[in-house]
Amino acid sequence: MQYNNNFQSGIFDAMNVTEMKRPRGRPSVFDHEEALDKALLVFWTRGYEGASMAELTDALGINRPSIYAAFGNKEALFRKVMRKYLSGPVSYVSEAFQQPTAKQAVEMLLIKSAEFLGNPDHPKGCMLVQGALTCGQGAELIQQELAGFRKGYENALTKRLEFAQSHHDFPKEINPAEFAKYIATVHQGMSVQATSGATKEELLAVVSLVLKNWPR
Amino acid sequence: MQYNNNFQSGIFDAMNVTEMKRPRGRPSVFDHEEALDKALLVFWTRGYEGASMAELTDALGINRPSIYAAFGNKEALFRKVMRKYLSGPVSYVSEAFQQPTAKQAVEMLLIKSAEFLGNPDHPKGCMLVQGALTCGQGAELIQQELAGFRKGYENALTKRLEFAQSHHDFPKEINPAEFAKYIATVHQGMSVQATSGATKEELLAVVSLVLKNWPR
DNA sequence: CTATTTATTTACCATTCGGTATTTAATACT
DNA sequence: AGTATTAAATACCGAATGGTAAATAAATAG
Repeated sequence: MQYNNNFQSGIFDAMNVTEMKRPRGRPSVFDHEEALDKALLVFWTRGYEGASMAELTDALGINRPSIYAAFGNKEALFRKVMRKYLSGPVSYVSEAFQQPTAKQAVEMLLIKSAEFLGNPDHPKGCMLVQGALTCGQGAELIQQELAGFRKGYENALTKRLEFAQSHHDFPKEINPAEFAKYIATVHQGMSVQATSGATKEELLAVVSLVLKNWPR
Repeated sequence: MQYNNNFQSGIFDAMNVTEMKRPRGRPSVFDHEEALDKALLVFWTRGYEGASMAELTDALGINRPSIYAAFGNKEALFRKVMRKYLSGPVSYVSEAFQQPTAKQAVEMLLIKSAEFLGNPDHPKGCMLVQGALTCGQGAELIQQELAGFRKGYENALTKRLEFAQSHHDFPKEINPAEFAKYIATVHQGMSVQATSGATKEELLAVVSLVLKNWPR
């Protein structure tokens, strides 16, 4: 039977520097990071509540108690998946904000989003939007957390535009918070569109219409 | 015990013309239309799957078998609620399309939507978007139906813009389908924003930014 | 070789899910 | 008054839900 290397940092493994010694007990047979990637696909397509532990167990290919031992419970698993999602597939968002001009920042944000949301190689849409837009009793906390993340990146965009404004890179007449909400609105709408089947090309056409009217 | 008048058309009752005679058996104690209105509030806030039959029975104030007898099952109930929702609260959509010019049509659509989606007197957001954006195994049909309705009104907007274009009321250079998708994207994004707590005023500010750049 | 530690496996649990069979109550028809 | 008809109320069902206790297996430490 094959065993994984959860006990190693991965970095050291790649650097091939030191042979870290294994911890005490029986080693895991599955790689925790790979498992999170598999869980991500399920939560992404099903949403938090739509994903059942049965389906997750199937997708991960391991027994249920192993999931609970490794990640806690469904809620904790979802949070870990979420963190991985934010720092992985959608890391382009914070990247976009670092572009030299405000227009370039929004341009990169929307174009990369169109390509990402419409990419047929993974579930369509954004997990931050469709993860728990509505939910039953008991999942309200996750719902609020997701809304918080969305609000967080909208605030970051506001800050970016305020910075641009103070550097004469964005019109003084426009309220940064309002414009940021406009962009966030388009962005989240694109996610809904993608979930319902919109293609990358269609989303890019939408983005093109948005960018065509960049304020001067 | 009070009994309702489900057997009457309601119209005749208001007109006070003919006293329709009751049908054979025991009369319903609850008004079916009022029940649908109550169910709407639950589905609207919880989504299709998030709304449990237990919560629905509580909200309707009647026993569960009465719901099944009157409306079929959960899926059928949701469809009836949906029809009521479309012909009631969101009937302003088709109204908007009948405005004299394309700009006025989109203007009315978005402004009324901002007021509707952000109205604190009922659940925030649009049930067409948050009813079943994602779902577990078994609710895919409802999910597809909702996506179909969204696509349907997007298509209607496309037709409206094509009509405008043929009457020199909309620029020839712009693809009506693409512009309709852009407006639908903003619209659906506004629903996500409203669900996450955006106010009517914030949504109107977004709409204002969209309308400011109407193509000429 | 034994003890300890940790992970996997099997089997199971209480609760909630959507949905119903059965009985009882209220009306109209004859 | 008696019967047919329809709805309400009680009690219940199998399946699926998230979650776990207990036993077993694989590694290290001594």
